[in-house]
Amino acid sequence: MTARGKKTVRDLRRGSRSTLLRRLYFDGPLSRQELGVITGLSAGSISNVTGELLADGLIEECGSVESDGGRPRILLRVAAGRAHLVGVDVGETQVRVALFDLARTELAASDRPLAGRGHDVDHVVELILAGLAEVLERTGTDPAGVLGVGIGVPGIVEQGEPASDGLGIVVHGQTVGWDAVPLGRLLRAGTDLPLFVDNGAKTLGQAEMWFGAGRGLRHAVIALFGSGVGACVIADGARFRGATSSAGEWGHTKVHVGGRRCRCGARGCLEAYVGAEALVERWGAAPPGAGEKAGLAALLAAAEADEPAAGALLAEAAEYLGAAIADLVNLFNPERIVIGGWAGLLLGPRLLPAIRAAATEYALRFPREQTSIVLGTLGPEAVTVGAATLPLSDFLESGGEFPGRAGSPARTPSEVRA
Amino acid sequence: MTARGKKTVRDLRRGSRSTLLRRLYFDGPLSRQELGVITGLSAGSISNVTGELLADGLIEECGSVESDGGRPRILLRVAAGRAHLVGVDVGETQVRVALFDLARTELAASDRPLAGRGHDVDHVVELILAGLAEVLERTGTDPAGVLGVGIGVPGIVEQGEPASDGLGIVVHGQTVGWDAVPLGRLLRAGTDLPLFVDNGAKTLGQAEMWFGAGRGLRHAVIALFGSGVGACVIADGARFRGATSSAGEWGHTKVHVGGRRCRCGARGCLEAYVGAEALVERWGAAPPGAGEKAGLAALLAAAEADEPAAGALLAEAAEYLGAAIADLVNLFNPERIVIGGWAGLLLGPRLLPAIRAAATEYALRFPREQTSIVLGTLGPEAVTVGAATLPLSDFLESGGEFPGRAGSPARTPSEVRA
DNA sequence: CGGCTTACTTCAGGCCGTGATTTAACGTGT
DNA sequence: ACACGTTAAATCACGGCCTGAAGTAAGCCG
Repeated sequence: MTARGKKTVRDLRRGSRSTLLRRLYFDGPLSRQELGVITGLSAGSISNVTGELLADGLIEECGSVESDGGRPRILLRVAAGRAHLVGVDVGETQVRVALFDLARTELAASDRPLAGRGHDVDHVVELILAGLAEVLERTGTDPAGVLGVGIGVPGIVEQGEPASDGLGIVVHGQTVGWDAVPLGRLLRAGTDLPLFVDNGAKTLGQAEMWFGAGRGLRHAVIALFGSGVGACVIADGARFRGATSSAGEWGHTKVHVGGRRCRCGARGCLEAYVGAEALVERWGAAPPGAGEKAGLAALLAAAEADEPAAGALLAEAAEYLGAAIADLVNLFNPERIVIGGWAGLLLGPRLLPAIRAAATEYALRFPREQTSIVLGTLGPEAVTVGAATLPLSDFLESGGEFPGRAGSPARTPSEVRA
Repeated sequence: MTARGKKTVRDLRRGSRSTLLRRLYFDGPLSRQELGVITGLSAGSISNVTGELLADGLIEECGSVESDGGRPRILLRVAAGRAHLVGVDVGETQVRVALFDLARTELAASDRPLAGRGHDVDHVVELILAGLAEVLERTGTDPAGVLGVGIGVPGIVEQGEPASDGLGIVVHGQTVGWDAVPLGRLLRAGTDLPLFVDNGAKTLGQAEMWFGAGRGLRHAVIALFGSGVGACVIADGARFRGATSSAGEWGHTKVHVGGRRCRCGARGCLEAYVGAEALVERWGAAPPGAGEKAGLAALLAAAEADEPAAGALLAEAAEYLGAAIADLVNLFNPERIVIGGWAGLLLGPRLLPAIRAAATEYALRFPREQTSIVLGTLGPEAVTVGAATLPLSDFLESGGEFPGRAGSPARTPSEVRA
């Protein structure tokens, strides 16, 4: 209903560049010929645009395909080293900063423990900036070639005005005591790089979509199952954000109205039944003092050893998960549900059959038939990859435009004269 | 990831036409000047495009705004009579076919009871076609000026190939015994008009979004509460369909895993607790033989008369509805939740405060604060209006192009020569 | 070495939106 | 009455874009 009218004829070129670049990025080396067939652009345009992209150094030729009688096709691919990406994972115990090239090869990484100050905001900001400086320096990377810094954080992220250069980014992280933290503004004081912030679970989902179990799909839900429970919904190839980017809070879906008290304050939330924290607590037989992960591993081991209480608890968890997944199936009608998160990957092999059965039982037949339920293929360390995906997405969308830096408008008056 | 590259420079014009047309349609009469400011298009383009639209008869001048010293602005509006729309509601007891002009004024309508044959498919198809012929004939409407026939049906609608002229439309209507009914193909045998089919609840939601309580919003959920319970999710201004158009099946969300048996076969569905059918049945004190609507009205009257059982039942229903709405808030993060459907409108005035309170209690604080919960403003008779919205949406999207008729390609070779 | 096939490049042609300029249609002040 | 200032709309040169056709490059095969 709002839909700003497309601007000018130049946007067409931007669109073409974007299409070609995305195609080459995701579908590996392709010849100009193939690009033409796939994208529907005329051979002339392909030639034009790829010429531009080659001149910009964004793509490169890489060998050719042998022919049976005609001129061989020259293969093109994205030039991996032309630009770099930074992904940051603000985790439960540490901050991890990683530098990638365009082919998402990790060139350097820096892990910094949260020390005694926990998730104190200033401390976290310091660690991010220090890690960023470290990976750039260690690899001698020119900041001008860095497309941006993607950051996965716990909590709900409000994006603010898209044009405000990240200054409007505000984080509400109940579990770490962040209340309306202006993360964008705080980081902006320490770097000029473009900033992208999203919920860590959502960035993990993004990674799973681009490079994992959701590859190539247009409609999927990544169900993330850890201490808490979350989901990342992909609709028509893009993250479903809702009005204020908080869509996908699946963990607080009700499975028993008026039931178990959840840490969010409400009763009967899914998370209160199947979150790793809740499971370990309900089992009650975990080795004391051990962390959540050790506790859950112990629970699993007990179940594998045919201990009745553990087995029953996991069976119940599978039923709840299956029922809650059925809700996702009914509401979002995805092509696939991917179960990820550390707890999901740990318990998945044992629980998956029961989860599938419960989902079939609780979901409507038609949408259930359209959906497969699978385990994720990426571990929690993929949060950084997913975070790096955020600036990458922008880059591909814009047709390979290098972002302007903070404070400098896209085009200064002097540039016009030059 | 797929994203066919934009085609040609002509698509720009199509986009401009669409923007202007949509703006004029929704925001009433506007001057060229205002259009320029709103859409960002240059005055030159506005002049050009509106000139084209005027020549096509799609818009017309309608008076002018007085000035204080300059040339007065001429107001433009969509020409209501230039094209017509047909909306069809395949209801529980009858088939209603209505003819509208572009300003959605109802020019004629035809109600035909389902008679003894119930929802027998061939019978329904006959009624639709007969009604269609009747309203066209009675008003002397030229079929060439009819943009299409939008049909709201019970059940899940699979859209099939978008380019296949509706032939791929298949309906799965469990409650009326339709199993994979090729409705598009059946209707195509009786009319050449473009066909659009969607779930009736969804078309009602569409109407509420365009002309009712959701007007102007980009993210909303229309919760429809009748014999069953459904929802129509609007994301970024468009219906959220999911992979196979069945998204939004809210009625079978679990509120008590393993709880009450639902007519869908599963246990613990929302619909089994708050659907009108379930409420009347659970109450047990409705006048026997009366319909569902009378039963629910009696239940409400009893509650208003302070009968404890009725009051408690409704209070419980409000809590369940609130909790289930909290799920919608958490998962979709909408700007507004609109409660509609005949049962929703009937009980709404009494239950709304309790529903709001329960939603606040069960939803996460942040997304809940972004959402208002209101009653719908359109009755069930708006299904036809919503259905007529389907071809209208296409029309506006295309920039006011009259759809080609079935079988005739958009442009014949002879046209090229002419 | 000439002929054939296939991939890529070049270029004229038709459109498009912008932005400056021109024309149209008003009030106002003298 | 009439010139003047003001604002809205129309016109037009310009730079750009994609298409489709014609031309060129680069391999096979006989």
